[in-house]
Amino acid sequence: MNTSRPRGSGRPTLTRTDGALLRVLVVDDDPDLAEVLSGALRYDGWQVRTAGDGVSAVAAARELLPDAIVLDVMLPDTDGFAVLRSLRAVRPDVCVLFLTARDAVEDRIAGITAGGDDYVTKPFSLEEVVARLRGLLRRAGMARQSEEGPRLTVGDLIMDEEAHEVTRGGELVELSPTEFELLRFLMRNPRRVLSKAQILDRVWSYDFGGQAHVVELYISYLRKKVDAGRSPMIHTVRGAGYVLKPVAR
Amino acid sequence: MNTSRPRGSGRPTLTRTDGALLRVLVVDDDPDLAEVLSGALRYDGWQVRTAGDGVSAVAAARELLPDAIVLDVMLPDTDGFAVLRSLRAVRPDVCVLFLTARDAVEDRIAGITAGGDDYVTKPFSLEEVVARLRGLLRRAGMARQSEEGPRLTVGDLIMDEEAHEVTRGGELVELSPTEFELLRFLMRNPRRVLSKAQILDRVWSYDFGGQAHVVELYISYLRKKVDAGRSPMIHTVRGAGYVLKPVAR
DNA sequence: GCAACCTCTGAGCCCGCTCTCAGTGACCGA
DNA sequence: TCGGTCACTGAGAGCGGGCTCAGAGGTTGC
Repeated sequence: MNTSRPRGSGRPTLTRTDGALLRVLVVDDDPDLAEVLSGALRYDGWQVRTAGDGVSAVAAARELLPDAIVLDVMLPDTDGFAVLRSLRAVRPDVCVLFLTARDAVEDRIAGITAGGDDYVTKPFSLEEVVARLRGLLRRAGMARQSEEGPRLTVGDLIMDEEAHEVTRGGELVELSPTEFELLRFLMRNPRRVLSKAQILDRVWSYDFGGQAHVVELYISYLRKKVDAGRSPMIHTVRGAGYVLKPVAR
Repeated sequence: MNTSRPRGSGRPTLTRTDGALLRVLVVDDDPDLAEVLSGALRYDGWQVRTAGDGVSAVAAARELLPDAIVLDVMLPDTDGFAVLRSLRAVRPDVCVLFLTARDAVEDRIAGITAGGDDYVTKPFSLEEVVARLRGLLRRAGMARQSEEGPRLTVGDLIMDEEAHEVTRGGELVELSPTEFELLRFLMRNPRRVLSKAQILDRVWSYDFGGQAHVVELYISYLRKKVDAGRSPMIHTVRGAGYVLKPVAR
């Protein structure tokens, strides 16, 4: 009970329709990456388990009966597709999110995703993985979310995650991909100071070697588009980070 | 004074959901620093244990099964991340607070805050370490706090630690980082006289060489912002220190 | 193959924050 | 009443965090 409770604060709860935690199996042969991924997912409210190769993945799946799988296409023993076939035998309706190199066999991926599954290309940002996974579950009708639909709302700022559309006070705000991800992360954590390191870890790819300076830059972009000529919602907390807040009444 | 007594007067209680004391493992190869840290944490209501290197850290963790770990990234035998992997094997959901040098290779910090873990850079203030650790536990839903949420309240003075927001009588009070930390320390110890030395030890970094005079200065800043034109809550006890009290009715 | 866009780096500027110094006021014991 | 200590506050120097601009390099789409 104590340790399994996902988190205290005001995040939307992520549970199965039967009330239990959603279970995900992370399959990747890079232990560092698997660790970071599972950390992010655990923090996002999932019950996580990891496997480093195809054989142990199938074994783990039999035991865990996961609702979703994050699956690296390149595995040391078999390829991800063979693993998937075995997994589907265990649990036909499982959602799968593939991890793949940028220019790897697009055609096979395309065939797979036609079935409702999804993929992200390496290097990815954790925010992207988590969002995609949530999207999969939502579309499969497996998750019961406290707020229905793919809508994020903070004050008069509204983000439609599926349509990739953001409006403030009804007016459309056009964002670049990175700006969008950054805003999504902020909107998922309203009224909470997020450090530049946190933002960097979640919004930028895990292999990004750059400095925290980029975060300042993109915050400045966002301000121009989101706060332009309006009461600001994005606030700087000197020495700590940034907060997104609805305008005080 | 007595470091073994978890806490004195009106502090919010800090216990596990099963009612036991929260357990923390402090891992640092500097015995002085480890001692100071464990003293501060014990005083804050934790059951503390220390280790000086990676091997004994893992051994201690197996025995103690800590709820949280304060972990120096630079260890004599291995680096903190390898230790973390072993520790996670013992207890996957443990909260970790990393200690790191200011500009020591930001790259190896990459990814750690993504899982909900956090870090502070040396030199840090004890108040910061304790606050971050509490934040970690709170977010992980592990701590049962007497008052729910990240709110600190003394009279009509309210501090939202997550949003870094302070209000008095509903009015927003804007504070600099140091002012914020000082006020947090006062608010954690209401109705209790705190000496300048105590304040210096808790709120300023452990390597701060300055005089107790800064405390007076910052108390004066706080008064201007918190007590401005209102009945004072910050009182001087001549020869002893300062107290924060709700205004007497 | 070109244009438009996006992402990130580097440099420079500004301003808030921190702390030192110094001067004044408050309190206390003799 | 007086001297001494303790506390408060104003002024200002120095520093560093944060913002913005300009531009290079890469990618996408036509």
